[in-house]
Amino acid sequence: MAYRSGDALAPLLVRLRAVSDLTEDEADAIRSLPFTVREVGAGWEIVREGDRPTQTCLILAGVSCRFKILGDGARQIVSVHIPGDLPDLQSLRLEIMDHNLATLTPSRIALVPHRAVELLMQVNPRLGAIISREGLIDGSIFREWICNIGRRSAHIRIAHFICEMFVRYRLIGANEEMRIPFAFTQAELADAQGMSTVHVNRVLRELKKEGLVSIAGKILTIHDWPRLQRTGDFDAGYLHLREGHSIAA
Amino acid sequence: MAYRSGDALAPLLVRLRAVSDLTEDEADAIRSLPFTVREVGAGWEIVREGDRPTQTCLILAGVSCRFKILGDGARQIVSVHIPGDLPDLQSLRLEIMDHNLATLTPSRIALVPHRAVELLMQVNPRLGAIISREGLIDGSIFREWICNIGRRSAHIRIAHFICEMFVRYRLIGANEEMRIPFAFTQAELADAQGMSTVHVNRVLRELKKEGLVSIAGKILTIHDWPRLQRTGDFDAGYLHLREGHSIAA
DNA sequence: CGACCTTTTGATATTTATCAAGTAGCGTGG
DNA sequence: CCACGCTACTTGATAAATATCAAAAGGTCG
Repeated sequence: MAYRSGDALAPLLVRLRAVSDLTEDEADAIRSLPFTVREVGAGWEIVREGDRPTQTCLILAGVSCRFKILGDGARQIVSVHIPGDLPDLQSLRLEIMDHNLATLTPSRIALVPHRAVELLMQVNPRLGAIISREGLIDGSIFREWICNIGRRSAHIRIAHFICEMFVRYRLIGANEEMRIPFAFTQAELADAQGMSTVHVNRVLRELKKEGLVSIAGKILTIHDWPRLQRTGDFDAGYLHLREGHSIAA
Repeated sequence: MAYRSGDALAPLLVRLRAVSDLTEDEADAIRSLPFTVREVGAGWEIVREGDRPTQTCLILAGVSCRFKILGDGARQIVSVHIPGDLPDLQSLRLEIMDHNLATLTPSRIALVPHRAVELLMQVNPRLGAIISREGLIDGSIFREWICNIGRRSAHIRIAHFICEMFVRYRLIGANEEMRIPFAFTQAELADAQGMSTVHVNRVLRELKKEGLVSIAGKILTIHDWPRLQRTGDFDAGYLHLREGHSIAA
């Protein structure tokens, strides 16, 4: 189940290079981190609310999400994660998980001991800054999600979400032209965007009818990127990409 | 306008001690930080979206909030800050502000140069961890807000917000029994909770009628804390208080 | 006192949720 | 290869929550 291999952490390096400036020495330092890799199915719970994890998780393949279950049983997905993401970096400093982390699709994930990350950050402060930067971008995405759910209509919201996923996939080179993986069920989109499944269905239908996107076989195609951005009130600033990685209009 | 004084940073120490374990040496290290203090009125914009701040802000007195202005002109408040909070810690690592930070009431704020904080965190890694922990708790609060706005009814949402403010004020000892400062206008509450002003008014009215709270002269009194918590589906776990600082039922 | 902001209230419109039922797709086992 | 069963998607009808509009009433501060 657990094994190591040469450049298994590559997705993290791709991600970090797209967002920060990474020297070859720093990349090597990351490559030398100890870790184990797991292949898991969809719906696999990586960590649960209340846990005290001793490892941090890196997505190598697949899609995961963080979510909470509320008093009435409703689920709110608070973030979605793709390869290269470190979705529970906060567990390094916040002992008790305040939410759950689970896969949405079959995934490959790497687990890195907290101690190793701590040590790396301490020995190499510049890398420490780069890694904590990831956590801060995470926070920036939360802020944008609050805006989406709080003040944007369902139509805008879904368009915005698609824009974000496109930019993030493109950042790690996991797109094919205007196509990105899009394996979410409509119920998952609903839980992420704070709406009902039925309404997600209708909004998606509208977006398709307007010629903005189409979805087939878990692949989403964007047909009119400028108009989709306008529709979704989308500005990639909050993703804090490096200059040169921004997406042309 | 700018001056220094003996223990002006005390609110930060109070806050950090409530959330982390702080030695006297570490407290001294914080006290020795360079800073300037400003007294400002309500509605003062500390930093704006697009800015590249070189200082980080500490709230010493008053209430501030972070917010974004969306494409249609709507405002979404993404967080609210009270004395002891470091509301733009992220600017240490994310050069460009992705949101605004402004006072909601007349306030006293301290500005600390980024370089000084960087140095402090580098020289004193344990303090570095404590400070970055603050940023992670910030993120945890965002997650809870997403849940509030995404999946909880307006009634629950407002009750939850009041619970959060109570626990946070009590943490820094700024409450008087079951009373806390509550200077928000209903329009501000609306922008924070993603609802309309009119609806805030009606929900507040309900909460008062149910005997849960009362508001008079910018002071909110909680009359039935256990029931308010239940009403607001509130569990303080996401605030990551130290053991012993949790609030008795 | 008067201007201005905030709160309150009522009436109405809109968005979005809920409920119910049917359809389509897809994997599995016979 | 087909039938079965499960899940996801779709659609329509209706209900509920919340927004919007309009206007009056209260406070506050120069």
